[in-house]
Amino acid sequence: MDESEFLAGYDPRAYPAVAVTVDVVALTIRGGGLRVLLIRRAEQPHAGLWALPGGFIRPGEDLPQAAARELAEETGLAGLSGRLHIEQLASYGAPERDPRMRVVSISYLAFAPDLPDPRAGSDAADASWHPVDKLPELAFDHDRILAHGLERARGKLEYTPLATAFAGERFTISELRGVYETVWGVPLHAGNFHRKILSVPGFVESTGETTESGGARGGPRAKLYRAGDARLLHPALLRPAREEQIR
Amino acid sequence: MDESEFLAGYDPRAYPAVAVTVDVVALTIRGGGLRVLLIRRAEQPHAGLWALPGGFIRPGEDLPQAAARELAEETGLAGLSGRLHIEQLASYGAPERDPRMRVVSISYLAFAPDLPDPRAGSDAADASWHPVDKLPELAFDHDRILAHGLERARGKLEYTPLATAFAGERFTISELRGVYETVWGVPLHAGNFHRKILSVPGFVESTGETTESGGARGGPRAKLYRAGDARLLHPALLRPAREEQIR
DNA sequence: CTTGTTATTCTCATACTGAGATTGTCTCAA
DNA sequence: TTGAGACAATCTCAGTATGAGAATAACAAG
Repeated sequence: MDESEFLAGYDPRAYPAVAVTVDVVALTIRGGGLRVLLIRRAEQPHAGLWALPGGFIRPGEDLPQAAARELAEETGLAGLSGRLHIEQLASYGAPERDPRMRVVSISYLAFAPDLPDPRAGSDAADASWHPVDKLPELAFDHDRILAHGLERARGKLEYTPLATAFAGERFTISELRGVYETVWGVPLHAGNFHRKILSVPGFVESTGETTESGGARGGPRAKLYRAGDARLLHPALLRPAREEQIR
Repeated sequence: MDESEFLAGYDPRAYPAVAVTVDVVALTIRGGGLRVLLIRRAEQPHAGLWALPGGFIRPGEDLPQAAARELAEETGLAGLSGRLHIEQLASYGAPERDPRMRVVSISYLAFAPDLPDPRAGSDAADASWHPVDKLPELAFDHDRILAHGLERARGKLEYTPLATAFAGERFTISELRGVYETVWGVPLHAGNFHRKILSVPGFVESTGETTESGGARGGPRAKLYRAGDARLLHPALLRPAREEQIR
């Protein structure tokens, strides 16, 4: 039997049915804090609970494409494609994670600068940005997925220029520091941060411009930068080490 | 309609059939080089080609469990559970990656110290360890999965004590350096490496013993160490930076 | 015994980091 | 209008980490 004969007689139904979904952990910085996009489920199961935006993949659709589609569909946030960073996070397939049937979920992690309020899409009763430190109960195992996404985001700030994806087109060093402080949840030394950012090749490049005025509460005008061409930070910008993480 | 009513009337067949597989990138060090476990496919499609060990997940089986089972089944390497490190790598779901049907594959990465030769299991015509720098043509998109696994392994040596998973129960600093040199493919400065390993808290701990004799070509007896209790290396042990990776 | 190999430890120059201080510009409120 | 406080940007200094090379000593093999 060669390959074409084999395929002609192949019966996909011989294998147990498994559904595949994508779920998206979309993060942004709003109101001075890190927030995640959640939708309130309109349908069973877990109707009424908050959940990560996501849904079943469609035939002929690649996984990242499905993640981007679900994000747009369920939140009304169209045209995200421009400044949206999206990457695969992990997959979850515990047998009982969805009461309907065996569901394997591929999670994606997305970052974006401050975005407009979402509006609930087809399967959602509501959609909004929730502070990650004050979360409601989540459907399925989405609390675990979200925790994983947060840890990934915190780690990626260390060795990639990801922080610039949370900032606008042009930004000041202080704004960039604000991104780090918000995502990591720790204050950073302004002087040392400044020195570090400018010394990492390709992290930021100067625009030659400055802000129109000083800060809201005083201070001189700040120079404006844009994201540089580095894909990895070298040397990395490490979080203050926490002993308990190491062991 | 409450949740139980909903579930009673739910029809899993309403969704398009998708199959979920796990594929395992199992790495070890053998014959002075880094090797990956491959099986030769006995069945269509791609019969006769080499592929990563893997297969369909079973009902009621969690993903890591499926990965461990496939690894054991297809290679005859039982009892790996002891000193085997296994972690999720990534998922692949491009629509045409498998000619049979829509298949989403969850890949796992496994590391082990030198293991006996595998023997081919049920679905395999052959199984063996292949040097990663001299690979045959691989089935499906397994070349991409393998490349991803290698890059992950190389990166994890930097900030985790993973290298000890490639070494035996007790090992010398030089053996550990050999692991790094083999996986990274670069020579390291013996003195600096030695200093670094001993200065990272929790990486290795002394056994108080030494090797029975000196090295095969001379040199004093080396002290023996075992893996320490650190889960992260701090500070990390970075690869010599390659400029082209950064941009 | 001699030569070559290797484990282990040092030295020294350079680079990077954390903490704190300095300088000068800007906003705000008295 | 002016003084106080905020903040951008730069600098200092000590402590720590790294890369390169060298020194010392133990051991294998001829």
